[in-house]
Amino acid sequence: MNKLRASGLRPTKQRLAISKILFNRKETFHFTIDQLKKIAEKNIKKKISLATLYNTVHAFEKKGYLKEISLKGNKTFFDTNTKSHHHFYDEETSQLTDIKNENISINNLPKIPIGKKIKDIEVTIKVASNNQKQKHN
Amino acid sequence: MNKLRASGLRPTKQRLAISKILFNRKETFHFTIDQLKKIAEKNIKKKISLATLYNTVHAFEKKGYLKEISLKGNKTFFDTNTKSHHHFYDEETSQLTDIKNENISINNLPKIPIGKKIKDIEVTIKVASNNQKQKHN
DNA sequence: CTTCTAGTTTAGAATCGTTATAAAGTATTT
DNA sequence: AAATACTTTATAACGATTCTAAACTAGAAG
Repeated sequence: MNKLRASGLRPTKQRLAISKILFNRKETFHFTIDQLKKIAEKNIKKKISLATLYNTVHAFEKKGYLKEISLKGNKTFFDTNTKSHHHFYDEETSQLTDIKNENISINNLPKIPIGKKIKDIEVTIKVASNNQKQKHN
Repeated sequence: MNKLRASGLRPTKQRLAISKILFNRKETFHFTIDQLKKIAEKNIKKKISLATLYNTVHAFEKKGYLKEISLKGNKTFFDTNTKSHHHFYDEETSQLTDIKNENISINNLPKIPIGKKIKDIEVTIKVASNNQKQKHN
């Protein structure tokens, strides 16, 4: 996988499995480390150490192949869609869905604090079933 | 403090101190538990157990007097502004600043997933100094 | 008031996600 | 094939948060 080489990572069995899960797909993939772990271990029928998953995911993140999503809660969510874009977040299932940037327009932006520059804008639209209490995580 | 009673909490020394810090102010207050702890302990010149802070803050949150903010990173941020509104987030200082809802307009919203309803919309505008690398937390 | 009861505080243990460590293993270079 | 550098792994360490059980206190009842 070229993303491995580009990230300065040697192509090992574990990393190839992770790469394949993350990047060999058409649609955006949202995941937590433990979800990725389960999928990867099922694929290669072998345990993968947490440290390996964190190392690899962080290497991809640093290289800009993965993006961390801002959400409340203890677990970190990653996204294979690194373009600036937005999300629906289902509070009941913790499911994320992409919203294309073009599908939201933000007008009327307030003044940016002096000396600062916008690095990213993240819109999260939290949804839940009509008559359900919010899950608090 | 009436917010204590309304939350079904007895007004103890600790809770009165916390209430005062949170709600006796004009401006919005953004905080983490450990920040609140430091301020509260300085005010009453006495240690407050972490469990007390978490209990009280969560009780207020459940009652809708506090709101948890979606951010990446390990620490949970709370906000005394429970109205739907948005934030500047300074990636270098971890400082949050409110953006009034009126100061942002979102048009062209995409279709909500079937059977779901919007619970909240959170816009986070991440800012940093012009020529600084992003802090990754 | 004093006693009783239910709610509260506390220190510390437990838990969870994440990061660090050091030894054993593997890809790459020589 | 041997040397080197990078990887994986299990496990320890860590920081934030939650749990627990015992000591404490506000408010109710007498």
